[in-house]
Amino acid sequence: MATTSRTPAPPDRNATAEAFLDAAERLLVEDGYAGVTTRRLAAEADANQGLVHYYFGSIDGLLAQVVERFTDRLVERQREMYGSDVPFIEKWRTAWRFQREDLEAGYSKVWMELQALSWNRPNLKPTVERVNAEWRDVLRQAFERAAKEYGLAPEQFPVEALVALMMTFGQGYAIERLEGIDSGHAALLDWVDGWLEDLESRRKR
Amino acid sequence: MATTSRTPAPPDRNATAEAFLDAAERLLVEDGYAGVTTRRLAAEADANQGLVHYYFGSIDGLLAQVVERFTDRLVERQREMYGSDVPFIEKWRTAWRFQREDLEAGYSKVWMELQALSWNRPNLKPTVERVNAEWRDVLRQAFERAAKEYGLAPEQFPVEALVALMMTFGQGYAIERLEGIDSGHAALLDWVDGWLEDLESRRKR
DNA sequence: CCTCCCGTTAGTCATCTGCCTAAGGCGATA
DNA sequence: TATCGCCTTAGGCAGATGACTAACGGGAGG
Repeated sequence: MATTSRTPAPPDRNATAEAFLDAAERLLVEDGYAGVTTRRLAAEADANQGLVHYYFGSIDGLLAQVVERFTDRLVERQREMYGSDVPFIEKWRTAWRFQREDLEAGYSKVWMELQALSWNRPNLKPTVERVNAEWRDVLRQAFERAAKEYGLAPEQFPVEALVALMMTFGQGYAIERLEGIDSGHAALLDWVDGWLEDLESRRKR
Repeated sequence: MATTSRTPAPPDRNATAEAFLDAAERLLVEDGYAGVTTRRLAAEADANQGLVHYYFGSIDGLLAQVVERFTDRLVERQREMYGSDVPFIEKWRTAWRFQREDLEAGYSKVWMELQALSWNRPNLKPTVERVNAEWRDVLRQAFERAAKEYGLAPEQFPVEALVALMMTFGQGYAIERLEGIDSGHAALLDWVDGWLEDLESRRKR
């Protein structure tokens, strides 16, 4: 009972606890959330399985912290990138460089697994919703700034709709790539890039 | 329930096997793929758990058949709908009616769970890829037809890119809705609908 | 009528699962 | 040196899981 009261704050800089969270991410990449068990976690983190209970109370508690840590990092990077003071086209390209890097590094897999997990764990849903809202907000601000930058009227550039399009497209893109599918992706991104380039050159004139 | 087919028809050797596949889909909706176990399947199908081995060899074998049956139905409906001889705008609206119905009926959940499963089951990947390719093909044909219908040049209507956009957007939309998110969806769909309506009225003139 | 055989049943098996705990160690402090 | 409290360990528990099988029953065909 007393040993389980570890839930609130993240164990400050505890190397072992961090090792468990890292191990969980690795297992998510390699085997999906169904492969995250106490014993496999312990093996992967090179620690004792009893520590899952000691640090996180339960597997679910551990996964909840994985979600928190992962999404915090994700949103922070996103916010910093889109908030920077460079032309929109540059942000756009950086965003897609991130996407590709994340796919290669397995981060996209982690994030998709965590989302899939949240479909069946109501306690994780609020965090996923929060991340979506924050991400959307960052995007909305960037798009509004871009609209000004390029002098686009709301009619030809309905920000709310385009943010929704961008959000859903990003998710769908990650899924398809995870499934080994990339048909048309290059064509689509090139098309958008050309469109942005056009706007950018017009802006400079 | 044990006395299922009271009909004078033959025992229909598939009835029990079908019941297992149905049960699996229900479990996917309610608890995700991690909740599909032999015992829960048996309870849900009101049958004996030994039959999983008898009919499908293993849980994986059963899930593989769930994927096959489900995707066959999905693609068949999609093909029929987009192949019909009505204005594109009507197909578009029907497609989104399907989306909403599927979300409500849980079919979207089933499909997303099966995809999430495929991320970690290499044997299921080919089927998912095949479905994606077939779906994309249906869409491509419909879009090409729409381009002719509305007299759009390839430059302002790059089919390959738009098919990719449509595919990924569809996936992302389903995910967000599954996670209880729908910000901007209506605005986006209304925007597209207005655009199509414009094209449609111009076509009639 | 009898026989055969498919579908079904109950039950077993080894293994794995999450959760929990008593006991030990180890470093910092007094 | 002795004490204290945080980490860590090995181990155990009850329950669940996937795979499998011997045995049965009832309908179809002889």
